[in-house]
Amino acid sequence: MSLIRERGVSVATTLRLTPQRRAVLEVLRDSHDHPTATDVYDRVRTRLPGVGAATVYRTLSLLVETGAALELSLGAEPSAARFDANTTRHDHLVCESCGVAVDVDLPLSRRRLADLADHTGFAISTYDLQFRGRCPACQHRKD
Amino acid sequence: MSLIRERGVSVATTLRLTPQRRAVLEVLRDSHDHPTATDVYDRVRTRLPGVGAATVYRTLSLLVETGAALELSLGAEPSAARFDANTTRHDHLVCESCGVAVDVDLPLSRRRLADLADHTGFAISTYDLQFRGRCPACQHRKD
DNA sequence: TTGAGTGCAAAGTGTTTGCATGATC
DNA sequence: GATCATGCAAACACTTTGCACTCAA
Repeated sequence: MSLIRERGVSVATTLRLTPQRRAVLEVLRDSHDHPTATDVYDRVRTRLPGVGAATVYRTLSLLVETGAALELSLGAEPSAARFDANTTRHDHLVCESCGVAVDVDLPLSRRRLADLADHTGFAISTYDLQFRGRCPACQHRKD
Repeated sequence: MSLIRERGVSVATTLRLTPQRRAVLEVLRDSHDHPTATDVYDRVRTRLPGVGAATVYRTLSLLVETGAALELSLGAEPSAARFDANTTRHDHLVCESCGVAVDVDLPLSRRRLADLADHTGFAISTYDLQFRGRCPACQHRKD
């Protein structure tokens, strides 16, 4: 994480890779279940028991700001932000019963995006696509 | 709103259309900017000054439960739920600068949804598609 | 006269901020 | 020693809950 951040009027600041930040980064890279910030906090504490919640939250927003992680709003319960170290564009399939979210990829054609930009005047940078339904396990449970 | 709700083991309950509920419904129908619950609360208070926040929140979840409104998680600031009285399936184009959200519709083909369900085993009920970018007004601003 | 609905205030969540301490450059 | 980062606790924003009261069927 040798990143440079702008601050105020062009004062460059170096970010340090502290043990806390390393732990957050590792937890995120090892997690493929789109954890909430609280989930990440809990997991980091197993490695670094004394870590503070604020540090984890600060690190997570740092990672999002610098593009090292994505912040998702999957709309599943609990309605908290979820984080994903997989920063390549991809979509999610969310179970409305248990909240599990799996990665999928259904790219929209460049053509449709261009058309949409033309019609609306928006400069479109990306899109989020979430499918909702019931996962196989929940389907097999009695209602 | 002459709706019936199941409660516990098949006890049917009738919902009443009180002035408070009517006000929330009207505010929602008159709002095309995807207001947060707090926004709705503020607007309802201009019509019904004494209304309580809890009533507005309760009514909003009632409307969502009964299908009279949609709850959106657009991922724009503030990261609060937003509500939409337009319950027909549609997508949103969200400005990352000012947070404005406009309705668009880019239906995915039935075929792609069926394929996705086949491959994942999920029973897909719906999907949410949000485009992110900058609206024309924000593009014309410096920076 | 019963129970649905309300307003208020308190409690809950999830997250951010202020500040003194501590680590690094 | 200046800056960056941490931990703690308090503050914060948003939402839900408990409860006594009201009102309509």
